[in-house]
Amino acid sequence: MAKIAQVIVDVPTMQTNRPYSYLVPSELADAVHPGMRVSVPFGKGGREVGGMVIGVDEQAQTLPTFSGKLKPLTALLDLASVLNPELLELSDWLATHTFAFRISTIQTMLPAALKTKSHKLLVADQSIADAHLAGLFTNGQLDFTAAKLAPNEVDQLAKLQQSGIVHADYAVENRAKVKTVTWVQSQLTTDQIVDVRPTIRANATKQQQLLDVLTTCQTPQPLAKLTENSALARADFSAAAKRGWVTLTERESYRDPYAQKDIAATRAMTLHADQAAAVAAITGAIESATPQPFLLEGVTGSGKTEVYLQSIAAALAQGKTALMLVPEIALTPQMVNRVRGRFGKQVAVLHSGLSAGEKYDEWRRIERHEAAVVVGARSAAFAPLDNIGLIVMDEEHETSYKQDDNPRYHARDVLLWRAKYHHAPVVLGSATPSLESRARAERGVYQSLLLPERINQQPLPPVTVIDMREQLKAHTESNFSTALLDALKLRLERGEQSVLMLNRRGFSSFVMCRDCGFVLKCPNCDVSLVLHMDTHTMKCHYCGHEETIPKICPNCHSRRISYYGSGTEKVAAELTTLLPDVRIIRMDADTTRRKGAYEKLLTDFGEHKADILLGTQMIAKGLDYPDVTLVGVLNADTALGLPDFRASERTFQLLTQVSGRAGRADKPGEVFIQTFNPDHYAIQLAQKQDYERFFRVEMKMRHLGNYPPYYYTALITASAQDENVAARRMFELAEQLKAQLSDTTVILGPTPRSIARINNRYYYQIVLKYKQEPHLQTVLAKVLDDAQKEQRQGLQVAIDMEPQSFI
DNA sequence: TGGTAACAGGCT
DNA sequence: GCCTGTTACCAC
Repeated sequence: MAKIAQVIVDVPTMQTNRPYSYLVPSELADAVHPGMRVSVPFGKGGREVGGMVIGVDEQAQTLPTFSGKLKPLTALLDLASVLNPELLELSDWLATHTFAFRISTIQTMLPAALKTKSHKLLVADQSIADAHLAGLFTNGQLDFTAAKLAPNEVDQLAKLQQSGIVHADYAVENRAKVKTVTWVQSQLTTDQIVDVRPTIRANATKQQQLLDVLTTCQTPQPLAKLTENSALARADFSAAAKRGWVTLTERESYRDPYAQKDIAATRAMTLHADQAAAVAAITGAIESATPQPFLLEGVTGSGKTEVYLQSIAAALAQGKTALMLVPEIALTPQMVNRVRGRFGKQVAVLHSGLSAGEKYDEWRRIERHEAAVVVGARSAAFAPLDNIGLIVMDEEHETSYKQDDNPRYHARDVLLWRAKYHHAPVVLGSATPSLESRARAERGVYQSLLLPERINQQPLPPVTVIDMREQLKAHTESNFSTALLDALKLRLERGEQSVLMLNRRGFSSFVMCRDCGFVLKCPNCDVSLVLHMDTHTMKCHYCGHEETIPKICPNCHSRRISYYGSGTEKVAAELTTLLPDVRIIRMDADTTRRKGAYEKLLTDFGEHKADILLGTQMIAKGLDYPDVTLVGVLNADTALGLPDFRASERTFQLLTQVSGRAGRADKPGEVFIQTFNPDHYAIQLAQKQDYERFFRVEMKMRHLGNYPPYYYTALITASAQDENVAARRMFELAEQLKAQLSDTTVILGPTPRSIARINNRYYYQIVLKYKQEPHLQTVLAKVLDDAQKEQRQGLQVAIDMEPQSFI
């Protein structure tokens, strides 16, 4: 009675997006379980692909869709399930709701190290006459997938295969590498060592030293530790092992990214009344296992983190685990240390700064129940925690919680799903909640928890709005108003620090000819190339195209071609001319690309190695330095001009957030906001830090425009190399949707996307706004299914539910 | 008619 | 995504 495994194969296409049945070989019958990775033969060529077992049936049953002979699966890649039943179920739910392939959702749940890769290997059966081709093979094998072959080489190899000189072999690579460490166990007791000593020569110093070490270390020790603390080398221990003095064993170890640092333990702080009330409400829900979502609204400095920490402690006290999500950018050492300081080794941290190996190790610690608290960015929403008692999402309004490529999921939705599954409360925290969440709190779907006061009763820093139009009238092209410049000088005199934020969106350096107005553009995309002074090149931020900076205008051959705009580089340059001795740390996508660079820059700033921290949005969150008394926003309104209904919300959130960075300790702070729209409500209300008012005003705007939270949205994008193909298909689709969807649903478009061409593909989009559309799931699934057939003609269709950006 | 290139169908 | 069998087209 053979078992049958239901397998999702690692072939991300519409047609293969369903389980396939495989025979389980009898020797694996007891070993195969749902949630394990396997290697299976797929297709006629006998190629091997990776797959995930999602179910095991006891008995062969007649399958309604397939009547052929089942193939046996080739290999089992795991000894224990890497996805538990909860996560398997979640992957299914996520796939249907985000219109993603099941295998893609499964892959995003696993650490990268567990992603299988299938390789095609060419094996030489006879000697190859051509010397060049023969040279490609090592030991009669060539990894066709990994090798970078020229088209003519591929062609010639195919001919060799046809004539039977080589044949193809397939293998599925399992990249999960467990790090091991050698441990030393003394085989001699202290008494025996005394006996052994006279038997070795007196001048065998290394052996004598080794015996000294063994005398003091009778318990097993890591080899690395012993070689570090003595003059002995690995070879001395291997020699000792040969003599039978010690045994060497390999033990599994974790790559602990925080191992070296000692983190000071922190104790629970005394809560003020509002905090205590919030903790009590959350703790109540944990104890009664109620999946109640809470919206914790508190201004910067009102002590939200302490509420999280004490609620997590309550979950742990119940013998449960806790999951805490923070935006990637807020995962600073400061934040991580705070959680680690409270919960110590029980904490696992997941973020993009870790190497694949480190991530895998943290993941395994969670999976093996060695970590009960998980802190991480978006993808940590899938942490393999069992028995979750509490889920926290800090800065719930952050757009980075939505993944902008497939699967296009929002971590908040994932958390709410998991909370239901585990009967655990969810705490969504923010100083400036998203309108969607706040509206849900209004309707009682989320329970509202308020922290209206700052700890220490500290007043919020005064915010000055500077009208940059005045500056423009004075005919200066400077990025700095006189007021802001004076404030900066004052900090320099006092030895205090400043933070300057540049709203990067749509605001980078480009090259333009002053004679003919020519702007250097990307040959593949409809965007201007961006100047990068660090590499001295012009780069395209969409396709990666790179070229040298022109000295002569390619259009009119004038030499008057120069730089425009205001990237952080240019601002830094201007700052150095205005304030010659100033020390600046620049923080943007370019300076933080390298692993650990982000942490290093922040540490340097914290250690007062610079006077000014100049950066993009990434500096708005989570920084807390006592000597920062000035925060300046150079261009508050660049985002306001964007054709996106969330522009005001984003601007308000950003300004409110960055203002909170000034004067958090005993020194009072000051905030300057430079803008060309000083009368805009988002800026005026951010100045007053009045979220409540902003919420009311913005809700009115959304109501007028039929936008979220009054309507749901979906974005359908089609792209093709031929602009006409994309456009024509989208016009057809719009007609189709009009016929199938209800009258209350608004169909906007199709329109070309604001960047109509990226990487030589043309993009068209349709936006759906709907209130109630019971068949939407089916209709959109069919849209994708139909599009599959046209993919060969180069058409790609994508669906994004509740997109965070419409441009 | 043979040889190749482009295409459509199917994968358990 | 990749493999294969089929078809279309051209040179002979």
